[in-house]
Amino acid sequence: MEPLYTPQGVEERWQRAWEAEGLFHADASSGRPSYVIAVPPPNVTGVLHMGHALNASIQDVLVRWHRMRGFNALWQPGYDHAGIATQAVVEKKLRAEGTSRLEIGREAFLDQVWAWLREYGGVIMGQFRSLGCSLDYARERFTMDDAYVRAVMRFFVHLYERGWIYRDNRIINWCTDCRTSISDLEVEYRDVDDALTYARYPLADGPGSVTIATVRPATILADVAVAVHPDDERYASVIGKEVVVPVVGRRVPVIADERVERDFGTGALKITPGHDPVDFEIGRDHGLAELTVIDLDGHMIGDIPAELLGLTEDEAAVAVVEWLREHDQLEKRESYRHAVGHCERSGTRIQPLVSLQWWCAMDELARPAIDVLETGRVTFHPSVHGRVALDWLKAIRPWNISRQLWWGHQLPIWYCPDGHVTCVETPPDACAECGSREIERDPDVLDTWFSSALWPFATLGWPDDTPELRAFYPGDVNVTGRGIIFLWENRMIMAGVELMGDIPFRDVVINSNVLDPIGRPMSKSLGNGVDPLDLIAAHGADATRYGLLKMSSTQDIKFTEGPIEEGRKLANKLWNASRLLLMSGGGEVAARPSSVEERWILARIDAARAGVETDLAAYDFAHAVDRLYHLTFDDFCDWYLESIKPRLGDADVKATAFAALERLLALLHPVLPHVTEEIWSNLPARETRLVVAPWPEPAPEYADDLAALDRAQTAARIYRRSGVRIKVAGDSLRIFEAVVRPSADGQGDVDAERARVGKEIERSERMLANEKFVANASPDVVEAERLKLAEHRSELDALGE
RNA sequence: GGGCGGUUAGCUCAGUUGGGAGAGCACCAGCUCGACAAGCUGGGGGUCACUGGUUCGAGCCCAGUACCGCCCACCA
Repeated sequence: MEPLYTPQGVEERWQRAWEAEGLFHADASSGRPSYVIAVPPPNVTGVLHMGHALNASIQDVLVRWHRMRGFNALWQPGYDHAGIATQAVVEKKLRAEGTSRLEIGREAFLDQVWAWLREYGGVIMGQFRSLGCSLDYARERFTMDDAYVRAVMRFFVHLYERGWIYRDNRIINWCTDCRTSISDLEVEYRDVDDALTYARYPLADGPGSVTIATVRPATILADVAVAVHPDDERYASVIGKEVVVPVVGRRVPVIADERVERDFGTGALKITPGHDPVDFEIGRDHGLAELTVIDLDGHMIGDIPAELLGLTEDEAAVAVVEWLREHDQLEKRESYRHAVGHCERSGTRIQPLVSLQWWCAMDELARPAIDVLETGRVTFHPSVHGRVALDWLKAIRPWNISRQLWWGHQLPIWYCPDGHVTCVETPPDACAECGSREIERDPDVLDTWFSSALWPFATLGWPDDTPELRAFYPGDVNVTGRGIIFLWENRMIMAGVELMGDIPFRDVVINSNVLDPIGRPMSKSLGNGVDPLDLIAAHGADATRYGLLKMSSTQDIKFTEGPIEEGRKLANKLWNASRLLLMSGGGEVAARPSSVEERWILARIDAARAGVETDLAAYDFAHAVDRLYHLTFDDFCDWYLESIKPRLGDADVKATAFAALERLLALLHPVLPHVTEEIWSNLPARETRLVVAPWPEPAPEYADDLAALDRAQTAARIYRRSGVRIKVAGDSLRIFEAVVRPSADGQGDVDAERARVGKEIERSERMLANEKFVANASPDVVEAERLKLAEHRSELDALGE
């Protein structure tokens, strides 16, 4: 054993051994109680980033801990096909090759995607291995596996048959860059500086006009009404009359609707159901037409002046404003900053369009999920996220589930020439209604999150009744970032309760976002990302795990390398403490404490065990690892090992030391799996692996009188600070001399020490002399103060009068 | 517009029901003794964002202010 612990090599060796020996494998027929976590499936095209590393470290600690506690622990691995992201990657490659998906066609394109994935996809599982993750790698699943596709089809048909999935022309979020609709959750709002254009719409009959304000003048061409608030006296006289839409000259009604804000702009709102979500709602309620003047590419179309056809929206806006100016209908333009929806993936400004899409009504699915959260059957940690999840469920809206993409789960919907719809799991021969064989499948695919909702049970074989499903559902915990609570957590709960009749997990742990050292999100474009693989190469996987857990919090975390270096130091310290014991030869491993410091360390380890259990049960990883750090450094190394050094030749003392080390290694293993396994393998008479060794049982028998060590510690503190030796005897003296190794000479500064203790006594006396304190403070607080005073007085006594 | 979180040492952060301000890193000094390319020990360093309030006592509770951040949202 070298003095410096070098994780490189050691870690890979154990990663290979654990997996080769099948120690991560959960057997569906074991009969033991299960503990199940399904990994948030990373994008099949993705590579490990700090968020994954933190997320995985948390899950691995939980899984390893439960495995040691005797649970049949399954950490389910796998990948998500990530529809838009993956399709975009392959399309980019095609462009570079001078072709496009439209040119090569759907079938060839999908072949290309699969080929691309075979070559470049699916690298994260290897990176998880490098972090020491104990996933059951043999059970890897992919959302595009045949079996998983079958599950998705079953889910769709199930919802269709319940009448919750329907097709409708509604306003959607169209991304002109991704060329697909996206769900409301994939729209992010950004502040944009726009111009607010005030345009006069003349009354159709007689003099007068109504002025509206708009940020999108081009959509004037699709106006079908002007709306005002029913109680707005300024406009009372024009309600029911008609105005003339500029440029196109269409006569449209002035309607009254309470959704119009009197205080904004002029208080009159142009209504464009074809290109605005609010207007769409108002239009539906008033039975208005839904005109479209902007196509899927963002170009002007429809029943508009010929010179505008084919222009971009911005070009058309310029032309419309110019027309208004020429006709003296432009009242003013002013700058205006407001929030505008953008595609989360491409950053493109969302184009609201009316489009024929597939939708899923969510009310019936949400109802039981709301109950699950309200009754606490599923609990979020920290709990604030549960309240937010609940609020979202209570205000849930229909979900646009169809995407105009090729990569994904194609809808199990077939149309016949008569317009009948057939919805079945496997491709039919004929229309279910009229028997026509000229059926065509809907070209759209499903939102990626539609399949993700099934992850906790589709990975276990659902819809088949498999041994895995019976052994491992429901699962226990799900760990993820707060960004996908609505996209994923809520939908897994809804799908689990609907299809399985039970919740997919009891606890949802929301881990921090990892930011750069000055608090910005890590991103490729900023170039401020830290690569976890670099950290692993530099400090080891154990240190990286430790550091991430130490940083973890209920807040976002600003990444610093310090905690990872702390982890490296801990691994090195443990390594060297073990060297001290191992260098003096083998022997027995048996707890036979015969002295106070031996009972003390066993009691301290047991207290730490209890503390770590409490911390981990509360998903408080930072405190758990902090506790382990101080147990190792302060208690085990600085006090215990130092105190037994003079007696290391004693076989019982060493056997006890090995027993204590063994327990310490077990406690540390979930956090530092490699170094602990390595040391464990060097302990005398090893037959098993630490990864599957039992978690230490409570050891209350050692928590006896430990006062001798307390006295030795007090004596050491005083001696180290002032050079003064206070009177101690027996065990306390022996421990004091072993740990402190005082020099024989020197009397130290007794006066200074006495003055210091004197101040403490004065403070206690003053507090206890305060009648209000004694009268109002709780009795135990007063009693504690009296004890402190007594201790200080005896300390003063030990210093000699 | 609504909601949530944060502000504590030079840095990154802990501070459980109110009862002497803590850790790691960084800095300074001493030690080196049977493991520790280091380790151990000691030390300096804080107006706990600000203002009021409650209390014998407030980093913690209450009211408000400022700044930072996040989520949600149909004022065009």
